[in-house]
Amino acid sequence: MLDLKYVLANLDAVRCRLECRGGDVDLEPLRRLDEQRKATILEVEQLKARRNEVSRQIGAMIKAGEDASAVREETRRIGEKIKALDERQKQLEAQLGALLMTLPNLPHESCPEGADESCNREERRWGHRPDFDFEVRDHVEIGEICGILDFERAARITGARFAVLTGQAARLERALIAFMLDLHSDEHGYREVLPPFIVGRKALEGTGQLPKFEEDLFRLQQPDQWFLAPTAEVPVTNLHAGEILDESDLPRRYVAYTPCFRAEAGSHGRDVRGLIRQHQFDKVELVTFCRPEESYEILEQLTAHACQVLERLGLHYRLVTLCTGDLGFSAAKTYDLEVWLPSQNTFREISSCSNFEDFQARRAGIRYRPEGGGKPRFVHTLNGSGLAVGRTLLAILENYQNENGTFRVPEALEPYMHSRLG
RNA sequence: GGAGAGAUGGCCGAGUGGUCGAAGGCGCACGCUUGGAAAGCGUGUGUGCGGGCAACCGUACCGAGGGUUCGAAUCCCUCUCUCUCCGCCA
Repeated sequence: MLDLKYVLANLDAVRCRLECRGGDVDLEPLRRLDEQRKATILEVEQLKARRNEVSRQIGAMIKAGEDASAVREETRRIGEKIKALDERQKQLEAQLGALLMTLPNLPHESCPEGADESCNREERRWGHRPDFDFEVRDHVEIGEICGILDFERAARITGARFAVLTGQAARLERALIAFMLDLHSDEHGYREVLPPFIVGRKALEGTGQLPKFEEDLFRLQQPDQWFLAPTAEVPVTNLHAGEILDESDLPRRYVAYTPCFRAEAGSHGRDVRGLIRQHQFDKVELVTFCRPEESYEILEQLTAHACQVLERLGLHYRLVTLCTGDLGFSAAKTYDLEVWLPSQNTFREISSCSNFEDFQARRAGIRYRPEGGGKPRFVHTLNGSGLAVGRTLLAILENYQNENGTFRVPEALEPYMHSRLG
């Protein structure tokens, strides 16, 4: 959520920054609502001051044994007016809040401007494309030849966009999770956390998935307002919702493995084959809470930590900065890591690392107290995939494939793959 | 699922209708003291909103939402969460 005061003080600049995400933005209703709200507050608070004063007098009169019935009647009437104005103020504030919740974050100035992904800026590439002197297979074929990926049975169990991993694939998935968690916690200094996989509406509002994007989520029927978490970003960022942290505790870095559940509304027909776009996938997520001054430096670090996973696994990738039109709702700046997929002869997203500045912190109420006292300030929050596990698995199958349809396991994973049965 | 207890400021913890934004303690900040530190002493120390150039003033907030009352942290109702005991369960 944007800072209402800032928006109102910089109406044109804010509108301009929001419009560079695409589409027209009209902030006039916001301004009008705020004006009405302020007028109502002024009126109701004057009445309340009057009532408080008279109430105090009544107390004194009763103590002194005087008759207070006349003043009492006056105050009762003031009370009725106050009730009506309170109601109006509440309504105005609810409308204002609802409007504010639908505004996306302001893109950082370092983001390239543009309407869609074609304007994203490639920053650098790492490694090189593997050379194959045979016709490459995609991971679906490899999975079938090895008997380790089963989409048909998954469809029978549940439906489309699910997979059953068996044998080496299941083991590789587990190895990747363990490898990533170990790397980030032991070498990069993140604290490992295993959060709930089901989250409440409040948490989703805190990180920005709600109220605008409910159709992308799976909602439970039983306790209504419970949702399957679409990413660990939601439970982990909300870990400190409503808290005031000590500045000396910042930055706080967490790494979490969770399955992620996405309805993928509106993606019909896209990436229908294989593991690329599933309703359920595993992800290891990095989340950082930090001081505003350091958040862009932290974004570089966090992104580097995600890159490190691909480098240890020897997977060719590139790093791009998302343009303003491709930026997610809550993000001020985002780097995507795209891994090379030989079967598609292109790079595909495998991680997304973002700085949300104070957008999520304001919604979720995450603050810190500056060292040496002073008013609490909103922290900046960041997160990034480190990495999407399913996509990493498919990238390994494809990039490490052999001519006969089998594949090799990257050296970094060997300690995690020991098996008597093979 | 059944029975009971509870939720107060950064933290702990008093407060059962008016003078309570709320005692006391811890923590923190500043000052005194000291060669330096600790201890000690003194002072200060919540958040949001509205008004004002500002000092400041007003208002709201004692888990959340309603109600009673001239007036609610305090009384009533609903909800959420926590704890204890019983049952059940991995």
